Amino acid sequence: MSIDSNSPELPKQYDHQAAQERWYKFWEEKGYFHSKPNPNKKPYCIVIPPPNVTGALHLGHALNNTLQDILIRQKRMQGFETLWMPGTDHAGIATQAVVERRLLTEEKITRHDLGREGLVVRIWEWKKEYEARILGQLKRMGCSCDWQRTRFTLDDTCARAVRETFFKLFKDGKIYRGKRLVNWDTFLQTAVSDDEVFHETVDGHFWYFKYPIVPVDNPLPGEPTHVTVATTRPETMLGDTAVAVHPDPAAALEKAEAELIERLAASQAKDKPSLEEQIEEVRRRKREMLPLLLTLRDMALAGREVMLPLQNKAIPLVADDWAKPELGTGCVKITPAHDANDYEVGLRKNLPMVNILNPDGTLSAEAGKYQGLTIMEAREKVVADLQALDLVPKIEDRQIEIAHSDRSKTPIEPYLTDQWFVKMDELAQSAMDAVIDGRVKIIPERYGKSYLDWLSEKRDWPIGRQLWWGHRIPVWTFTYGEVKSIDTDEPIWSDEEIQSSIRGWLEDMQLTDQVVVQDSPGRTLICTRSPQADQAFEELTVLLKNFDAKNEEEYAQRSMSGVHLLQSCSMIDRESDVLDTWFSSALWPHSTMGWPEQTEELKYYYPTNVLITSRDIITLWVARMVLTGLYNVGEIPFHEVFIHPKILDGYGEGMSKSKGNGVDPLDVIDKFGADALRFGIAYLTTETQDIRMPVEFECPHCGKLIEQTKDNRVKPKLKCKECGKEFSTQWAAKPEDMALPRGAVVSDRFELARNFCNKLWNASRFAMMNFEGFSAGKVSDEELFVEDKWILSRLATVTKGVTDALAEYRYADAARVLYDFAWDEFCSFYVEMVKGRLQSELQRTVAQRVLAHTLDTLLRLLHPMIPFLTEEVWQRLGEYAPRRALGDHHPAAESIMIAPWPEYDPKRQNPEIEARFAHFQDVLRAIRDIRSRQNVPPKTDLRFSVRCDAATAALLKPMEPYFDSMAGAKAVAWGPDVVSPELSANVSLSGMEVYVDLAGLIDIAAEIARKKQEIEKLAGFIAAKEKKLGNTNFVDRAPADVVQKERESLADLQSQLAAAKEVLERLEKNKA
RNA sequence: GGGCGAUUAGCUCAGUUGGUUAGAGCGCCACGUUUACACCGUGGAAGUCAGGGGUUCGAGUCCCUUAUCGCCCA
Repeated sequence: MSIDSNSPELPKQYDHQAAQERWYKFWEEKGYFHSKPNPNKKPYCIVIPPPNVTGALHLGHALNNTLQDILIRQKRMQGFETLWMPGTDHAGIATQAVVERRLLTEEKITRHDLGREGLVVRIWEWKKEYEARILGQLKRMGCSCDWQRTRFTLDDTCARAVRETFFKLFKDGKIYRGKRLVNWDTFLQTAVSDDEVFHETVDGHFWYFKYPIVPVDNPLPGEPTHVTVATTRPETMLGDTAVAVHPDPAAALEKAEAELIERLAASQAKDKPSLEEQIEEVRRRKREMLPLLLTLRDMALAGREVMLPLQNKAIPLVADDWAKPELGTGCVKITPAHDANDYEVGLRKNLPMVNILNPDGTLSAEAGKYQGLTIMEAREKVVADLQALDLVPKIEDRQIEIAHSDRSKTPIEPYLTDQWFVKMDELAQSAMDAVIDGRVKIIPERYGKSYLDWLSEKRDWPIGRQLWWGHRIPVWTFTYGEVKSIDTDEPIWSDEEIQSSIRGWLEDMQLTDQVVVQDSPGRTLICTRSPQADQAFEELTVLLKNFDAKNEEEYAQRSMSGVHLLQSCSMIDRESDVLDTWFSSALWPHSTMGWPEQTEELKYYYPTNVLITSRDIITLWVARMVLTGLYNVGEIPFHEVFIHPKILDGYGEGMSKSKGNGVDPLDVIDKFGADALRFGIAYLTTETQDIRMPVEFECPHCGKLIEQTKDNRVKPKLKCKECGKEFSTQWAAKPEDMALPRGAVVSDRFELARNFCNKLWNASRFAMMNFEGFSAGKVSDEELFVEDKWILSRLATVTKGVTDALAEYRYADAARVLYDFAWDEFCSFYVEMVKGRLQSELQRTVAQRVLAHTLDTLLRLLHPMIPFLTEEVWQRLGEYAPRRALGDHHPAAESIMIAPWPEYDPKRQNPEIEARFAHFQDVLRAIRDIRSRQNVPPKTDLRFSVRCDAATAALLKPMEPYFDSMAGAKAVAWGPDVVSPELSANVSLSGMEVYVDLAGLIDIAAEIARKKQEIEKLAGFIAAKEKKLGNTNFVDRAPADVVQKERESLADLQSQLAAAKEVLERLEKNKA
C-alpha cells in the first residue's frame, strides 16, 4: 500500500481516523497477525482473557487488551514467532439472563415458551451479534490478534476439550454429585455462585413466634409452656425441624461480657458509650434470661420437643452453640434446608431437611396448606395465621441484609439441591505448588498471597448450573428401582447384575470408553465420552418408551444385556445441568490449542508466556487454569501472570454499565484516536495504583464536556450548560429521549496522550519537510555534531530504558521515558538545534541522516503503544528516506510492525557529551528566565557572559550559535575572569554565574526586589547546611562522600550568595 | 472480623537501595503567532508528602499507631 503522494502538504493535525482504517486493513491483508509454529524461531504466546459475549467491551477491557497488544507487538518486532490467541466466552448465566430479560421485555415470552433448543438458538443469535461487536472493538483498538484462530468457549474445539476433561475427572473419581445448600435464583431457576450475589440492606421486620412445648408427664420445675424464637423470614418456619438453645448459656454470656470489657478498654472515647450499653445488655440477660435458658437447655438434653404450629408437627429441642444467648430470645429456629447456618446445625444434629420450596420460588407440598403460594404470599399468611393463634408476641422493625442475584436482581433463596462437584484436594495442591516453587510467577508478587490463600481452603468446586446455555454435563442416569420377574413378579436382579448388564450393552454397542458408577440404590450414572455415545443412549431412551416386556419378538432382536436393561430400567435421563462457564474457561490455554489432540500448536506454544488479567479473577480463573493445565497437559499454562490495575471513576468506584459511569473505548477512539487511548492507558498503568478516571459527558451539539456526577449519571437525558440543548444518555428509553442525539461518555485523561501524538506527528512532519534530497549513507563519528552525539547517546539510554521496563511490565515507566525523550529532548532540543544545519547545503546531509535515524528508532520504540501513527509516519518516511539506518544502510522494513526492535548500543552512550549538554541547557534556561522576568521582548537580542572554570568555558563556547538561535542571546565572554556587567541580572548555577547585560533594558527596582528575595533564600539554605555540617554526629557518622557532597554544596551556595550580593550592590548603586 | 492496597500541588499521578532546595501533565498567571506543532512555545506561582509516635547523623521513603477511601475473603 502506498500513500497518496500527490498530497505533499501534510496536515497540521494527525488524522487518526484515516490512519486507523488504512493501516489495520493493510496489516490484516499482509497476514502479519497470523502465526504458525516455526522451528527456526522462539515462540511467544499470549491467550486473551476471553471477553464474555454478554455485552460490549468497556475501558477495563481496553486496558487489558492494550497491555497485551503492546507486549505482542514488541515481541513480534524482537523476532519471536508471536501468537496472540483471541476468542470470547459464552458466560453461561450472564448471557442467558440478558437474553431472557430481553425476550420478556420485547416479546413478552419466557424460556419455557421457547423450550431448551429454542432458547439456545436465540442465545446463539445474541452471541453472533455481540461477538462481532467485541471483535470489531478489539480491531479498532489496533489489537494484533491472530483472527484466523478465533475461538469461543462453546465451539466444537472447546467442547471437545471440556468433554474430555469431564470424562477424565469422572473416571478418576474427582467428580461427584451431592446435596448442597446453594444460592437459588428463583427467577432464572438456577444456583448462582457466591460471587454472583450482591447484598442490599432493606427495611424489614423481626417477627417473634411462640412455639408450644409438648407436655410430658414429669415436667421440670419452672418449665415454660412456650419457647420464643425470632426470624426475618416467617414462611421458613414451615420447614423448621428443630429449635436450638445454647448448651452452656452461662459460659457463653460470661465470654461475651469479657470480650466487650476488653474491647471497651482498648476503644476510643467516641465508641465507649455504645460498648457500655452492650455490656449492660449482657448483664441484664444474665439476670433476667439465664434461668429460662438453663431450663430450656436441660429440657433439650432431656429430649423434649416443641410443637411446630401450622404444621402440627413435633420437632426436637436441641442444644447447639449456634443459638447465641446474647442475641434475640436466645433460642433459634432451625430450618436446615433454607439457611446456611441452620444447615450446619442440621448436619451436626442429624436433623431432617425439609425443602418447602419449588424451583420457581413457590411453596412445595412440604408446606402443607401453603402449597402453591409465592414466598411473599406465604409470609403474610403464616404471620396472619400465627397471630390468629396468638403466637406472635412481638414484631420489630429492622434493617436486613438481603442477598440478591446479580443476574436477575431478585432475592436469593438458600435452597437444598443436588449439585455436581469437583474434588479439589489434590488439584488445588498442584496449583499451589506451581506458584510456591516459582514455575508460575505472579506479578506484582503480593497477589500470589490471595491465590494461595484461596486455594489452600481446597473447597470443592461446584460445577453444575441449572441453565440451558452451556456445555451439557455428559452423564446419563439409569433409574431401575426394583427389578422384578415378569412371570412371578419377584425381584430377580441385584444392582450388581444390572450394572453388569449395562456394561454388557455398552460392549454390544461398541461403546467401550464409558464410566459406569453406582450413584445410589436403584440409580446408576454413566459418563459418556463422545457425542456418538449420547446418540446411542438417546435411541435407547426411545426404545425403552416403546418396549413391551411381554412381547417375545422384542427379545429376538437384541442381545441378552440389552433385554435385561430394557426390562429393568424405569427411566433413562440425560443430565439437564450444564457446566459452570469457568469450567470451560479453565481449559482456555490448552483447549484453544486443540487439546486433547497433540497438535503442533500445543507442542510449540504451550506453556504460553504470560497471562494478563485483572485481580478479581485470580481465584475464579487463574487458579483453575493452572490446575486444569497441570491435570490435562501435565504442564503449567503460562510462566507469568501479570495483574494490572482497575479503572475507577472520579469517585473511586469501579466502572460499569449498570452505574452509568462506563466509558466505551470506541467513544474515546472517536474523540482522541486509538493511539491516544493506548498511550494514555500505558502511561497510567503503574504498579500499585488503580487508575482513577473522572468521566464527563460530551455534548453532541457543541462538544462541551459536562462533569459526570452520581446524580446526573443515571438520568436518561441531560441539558448542556453551554448551548442549552438536550442530549440522551445510555438510559434513554422513552421515544422522545431516544430521538435526541447521544452524548458520549469520555474522559479528558486522554488529552495528554492525544497531544503527545500530535506533537510527534508534527515533529515527523517537520523532518519530512526537510528531507529534500535525502541521501542514505554511513556517518562517521567525526562528522557528528555535538547535538548528534547527544541525541544518539540519549537514544541509546532510552532504548535500554524502554526495553527493560516492558520486560518487567512497567508500562507507565516505558511510556514516560518515551514521552519525556520525544517531547523534551527530541523536539525541544534536537529538532530545534538542527534547524540551522538543515538550511545549509553543506551541513544538511549528516543532520538529515541523524534526524532520520533518530526518528526511525523512536517510531519503532513507540510502535507497540501507538501503532497507527507510527505506521503512518513510517510509510511516509519510506518515501523520503527508504534507507535510513546510520550504519549498514539496509532498506527499512515494509511495515513498522515487522521492523526489528531497536537494539541498545552502549557505545553510543556518551556521559561527557551529556554532562556538557546539561550545562548548556542550564545556561539557556537561565538566559530565558532573565528575559522573562525582565520582560524583554522575544525579538530583542540579549548579551550574556558566563563566569565558570576554563574547562566548562571550552565546552560551552562552541555552542554559542545555539544560544543565539534558541534564546536570541549573544555570548560576550566565558571564563573564570568574567565579572558582572555594570547593569545586569544574574542567575547562579552550580559552579557558574550567568550574567545578562541589561543596559537600557532593565527594570532595576524589580530586579533589586528579586535579588533581595533570592539572597534571603540562599542565606536560609546556607544556615541549614552550616547547622548540618556543624553537627558532629552527622560529620562523624554519615558516609564520607555524603559529607563531602554537603561541603561542596555549601561552598557553592556561598559563592552564589556572593555573586547575588555583588549584583545587588551594583544595582543599588545604579539606582542611586 | 481477617487480608491487601492507597492517602504527595486545585485535579490526575511519578518519586530507585533512606542522603543536596520533593517532580510531571492538566488547570491557573504573565508573555508570545519565531518557517513542525496554539492539540504549540517561554517563564512563573502553587506542597506541614493524611494525623500522631518511633528508628536514624538524616525519613515522602523504614517501623508502630490512628483516620479516611478502595478491593478481596468470611
